[in-house]
Amino acid sequence: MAKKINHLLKAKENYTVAGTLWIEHEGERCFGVGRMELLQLIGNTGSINKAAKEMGMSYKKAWNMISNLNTQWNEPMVITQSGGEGGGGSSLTEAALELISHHTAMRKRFLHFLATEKENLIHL
Amino acid sequence: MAKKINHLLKAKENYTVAGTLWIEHEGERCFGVGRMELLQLIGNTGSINKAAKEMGMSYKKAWNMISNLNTQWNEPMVITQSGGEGGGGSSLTEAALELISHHTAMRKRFLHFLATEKENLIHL
DNA sequence: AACCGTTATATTTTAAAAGATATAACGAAA
DNA sequence: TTTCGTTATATCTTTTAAAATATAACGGTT
Repeated sequence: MAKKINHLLKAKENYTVAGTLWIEHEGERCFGVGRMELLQLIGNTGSINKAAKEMGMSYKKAWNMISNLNTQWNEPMVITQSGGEGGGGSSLTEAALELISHHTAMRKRFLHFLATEKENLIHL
Repeated sequence: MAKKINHLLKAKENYTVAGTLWIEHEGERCFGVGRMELLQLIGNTGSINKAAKEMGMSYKKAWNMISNLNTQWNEPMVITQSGGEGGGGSSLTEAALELISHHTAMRKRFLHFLATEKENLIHL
């Protein structure tokens, strides 16, 4: 068992172990919680524009993110249509749903890892 | 077993799962790889100044980091002396060594987690 | 007392990221 | 052909973060 470092903590309720997790392709991030949330909102709203607004993000930034997504993976993640009924819109591909599913599972395992590490730190 | 998403990858050698890990106190970071490395260099060099230079970091930023460290934990991590032989210097406390040790172990477990997640992604 | 390299701190400058704004193209529907 | 809200893109402005610069205090040594 690792050594206790309990005495270093001021009030153990106030400490936590946190982190972020992402997938890289050739050294640059190609999927994390940000893209994850954006994809989900595009799926829900059917629009990059609405999704970006709901995230409090500029359309430009959102567009850049999904533009990257579509090139960093072997299959496009978002299908866009400019013009048409309602002005157009966007939808997720099957690949996007698979990626979301994978990342959700991975994130769940990560949160579990963080929780056990918090226990290690605090030693209840 | 989770579903394979292999077909989403361009060339699986180029993908990896990455992340960062840190300890928070009252919602703000109080220890991660940055502080870790800085502490180790202070231990090696005996000087905040030299440690900062070796990291390519400004002295000011380094000083802020260790200043935070000393308040966010129950015990100070760095003892500083301004003036004296050699102009002064800094050294690590026992608490700092314990924190480094704990974080090293935690990071090792995290790297293992990342490696298995990479396997999950790539499905060799 | 003068010197040294460090800690400690404030101020200014620079660089990067983010945000705001503007505009054209799109294509179904009315 | 006009309308609609969206995609797509460029440019300008603002904000934020980082870096650079400057200066004083410190306290053993010489």
